[in-house]
Amino acid sequence: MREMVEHCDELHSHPQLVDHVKLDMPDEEDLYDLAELFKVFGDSTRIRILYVLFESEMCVCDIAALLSMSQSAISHQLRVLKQARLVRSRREGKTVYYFLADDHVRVILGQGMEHVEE
Amino acid sequence: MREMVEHCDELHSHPQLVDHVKLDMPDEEDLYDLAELFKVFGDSTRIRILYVLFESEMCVCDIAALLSMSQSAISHQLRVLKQARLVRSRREGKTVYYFLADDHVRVILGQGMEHVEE
DNA sequence: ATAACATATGAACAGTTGTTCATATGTTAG
DNA sequence: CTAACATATGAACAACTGTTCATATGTTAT
Repeated sequence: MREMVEHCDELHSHPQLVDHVKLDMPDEEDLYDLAELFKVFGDSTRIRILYVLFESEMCVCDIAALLSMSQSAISHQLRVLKQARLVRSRREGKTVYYFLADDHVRVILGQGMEHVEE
Repeated sequence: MREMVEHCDELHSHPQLVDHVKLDMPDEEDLYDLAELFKVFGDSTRIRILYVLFESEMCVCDIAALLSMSQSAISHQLRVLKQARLVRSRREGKTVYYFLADDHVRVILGQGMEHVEE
């Protein structure tokens, strides 16, 4: 049976470097989680929600109004953001207010914006 | 005809805040580009490629060998990374070496990892 | 020229994702 | 209790994505 993966017969890099790279790679699980995290940032609706929350905590229907989207769509996306621990929420009567969970969001979006604007 | 979007009859937030948020939102185009950028980070194969390139520039087939993936799959992903200006390449004979384009990658992945590891 | 190697790319397919619609849950006021 | 409002959620569907496979392009050596 043939190998599933084809690549060059010999590594071009020094074996020493290859070993070094392998050792320095984060755990497979962390890499997966990291990709999952960035998937969350990879949607402009969610990015817009995060930018809204930069200014102030806000309830679902106000976010929907601000972004001209349905309550359902926003609610679905807030759930994704919450599962990624990027936002948190508090209830006040009928209303649920969402707010940013921590400051990584600002740094990550800031760096991303820098890159995009270059 | 009904409105496509349903939300609360009145904004709960002060109109003043709503205006402020609207003014502070980046351009629609930048938000879109930003989401596109993070989509690129949102795949564990591409994340792994970037981590490999943290250590050293490397040719396609060595990356494929290191990650136990096909040459084709890696080449497709390198193209995505290149289009996002996250990596660049140089040719040396038959071999094409890829390397990180700038340091935003390190900061973004670093912050993401911090968030994930919390 | 041809052969061998490294990389790139187009088509196809399965798997994933974001929105809508309908409806359920939770809360408050009467 | 019921009505009204705010939010959450499951199903469905179209749109998008990552890999494989086959093949094309580019480079070097002979």
